[in-house]
Amino acid sequence: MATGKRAENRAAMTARIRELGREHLSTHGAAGLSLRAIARDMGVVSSAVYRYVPSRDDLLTLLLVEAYNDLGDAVDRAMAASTPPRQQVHDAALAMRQWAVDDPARWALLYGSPVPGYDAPAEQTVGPGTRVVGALLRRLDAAHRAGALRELPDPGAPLDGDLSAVATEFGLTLPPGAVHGATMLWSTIVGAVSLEVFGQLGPDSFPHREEFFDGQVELALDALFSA
Amino acid sequence: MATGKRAENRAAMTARIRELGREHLSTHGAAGLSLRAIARDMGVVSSAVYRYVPSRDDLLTLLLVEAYNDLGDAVDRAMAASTPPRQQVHDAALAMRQWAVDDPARWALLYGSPVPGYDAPAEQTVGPGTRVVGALLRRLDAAHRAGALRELPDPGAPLDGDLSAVATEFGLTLPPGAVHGATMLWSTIVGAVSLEVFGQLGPDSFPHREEFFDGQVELALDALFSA
DNA sequence: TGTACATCAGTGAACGCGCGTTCACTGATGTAC
DNA sequence: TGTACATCAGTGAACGCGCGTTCACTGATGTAC
Repeated sequence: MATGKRAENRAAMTARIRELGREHLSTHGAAGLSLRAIARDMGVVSSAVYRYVPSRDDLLTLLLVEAYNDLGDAVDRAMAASTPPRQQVHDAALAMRQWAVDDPARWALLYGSPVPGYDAPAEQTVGPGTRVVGALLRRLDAAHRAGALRELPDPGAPLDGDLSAVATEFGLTLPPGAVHGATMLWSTIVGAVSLEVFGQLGPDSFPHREEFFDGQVELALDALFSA
Repeated sequence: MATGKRAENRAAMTARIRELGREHLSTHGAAGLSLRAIARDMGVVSSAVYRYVPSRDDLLTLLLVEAYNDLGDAVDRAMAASTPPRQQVHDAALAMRQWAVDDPARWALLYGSPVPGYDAPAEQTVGPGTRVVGALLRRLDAAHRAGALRELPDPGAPLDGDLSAVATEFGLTLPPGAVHGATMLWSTIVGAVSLEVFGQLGPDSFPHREEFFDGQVELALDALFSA
């Protein structure tokens, strides 16, 4: 690990590029992320940033992974702060919403429309991208082992196989019916957050947005938990 | 209503612009919608399209309204073809998914990330934009009057007021608890569709996607309907 | 039916802006002896 | 401690492309008398 002036400078420049990248993402969206604009903001000529970042798409990938991990960290913190699984899942959902409300453009990057012309490289993206859903599934698995979940019927072929495969992939003992319920909860959370932060609620309806979101999550949780 | 060669030509050109606009939307996304590209495809010089469309953003608004109405028509058709309210809502959800799968970019335009730098004009947009959610709410209202809905508890202040206001806005007799449930269903549908068409399911999980979606909708409906 | 004038469609050039990326170069920082 | 060489950061110019929008103009279509 070098520590000369060059190494120091390099670390600072790289950090600054990420920081400005995050800002531009929030302001102009993923399609508007531009290396030239970042260079301009750094007071440096446009070609200079190529010393630190191989291309625009690589920077986007970097920021995508960073965003997934930020959200994952927020959810982990929320879960660590409460105890019964149902409460943990609930708090995780609220943490997701808060994270999205604080930075709608980054939420859009993760769960909104795909960026045209950009393919996220699976190797770097899948791991961080499944952190949150994995954390939720593991809490539901704990609840199931504790007997706190309703006995949702397995939906039958051909879906049972797909649902079991997901359980296996995440190392869970949840039966297909419970995985099924978990995906419904996941859709509800993502849908409710997206409807809010993408502006579908309009400016006037539902002034009490956190309570509104909370209520929807509770209804979905009621469908899954018996206790 | 003029019917000379000019009027004919004008109608044909306008239609072609909308058609190419729809195509470009599907191919390059809303941010990539470009009057120059459309002119190129029409074999006409770029300034010529300004005879038919005042600006790029106006065309986008046109296409946005058209998309809302297309989706609304698809949902209406689905509902007209079946009878009990629960079945109608179910079929409406499947029709939404099918419409989105057939044209992900237009779904993205309606329910995905907002287009940076573009503000949809409320006067033209709100009406068509609430058609689908309105149709769903009216079916649930019918189910409620027929006694087919569970008695979901009203969530209490301050949410009851917000929920009643929505019921009033759409001319419904649904109590707050039922509107609450309806919004949860709406979030589930929009979330499940978006997760699928925005690629969050990955290329391999859940090969039986229609059944997967159907199952989630059924679970949400089970939470609302008693019969 | 024919002529004079008004309307409209499409042209081509231009303005002013944006972008990603490459490349030869200067000058500073670091390293090996 | 000093010198010779290698590495790296940032420059400035360039290539080739995209975009929205305006404007003066030509030539065709339509209308009023």
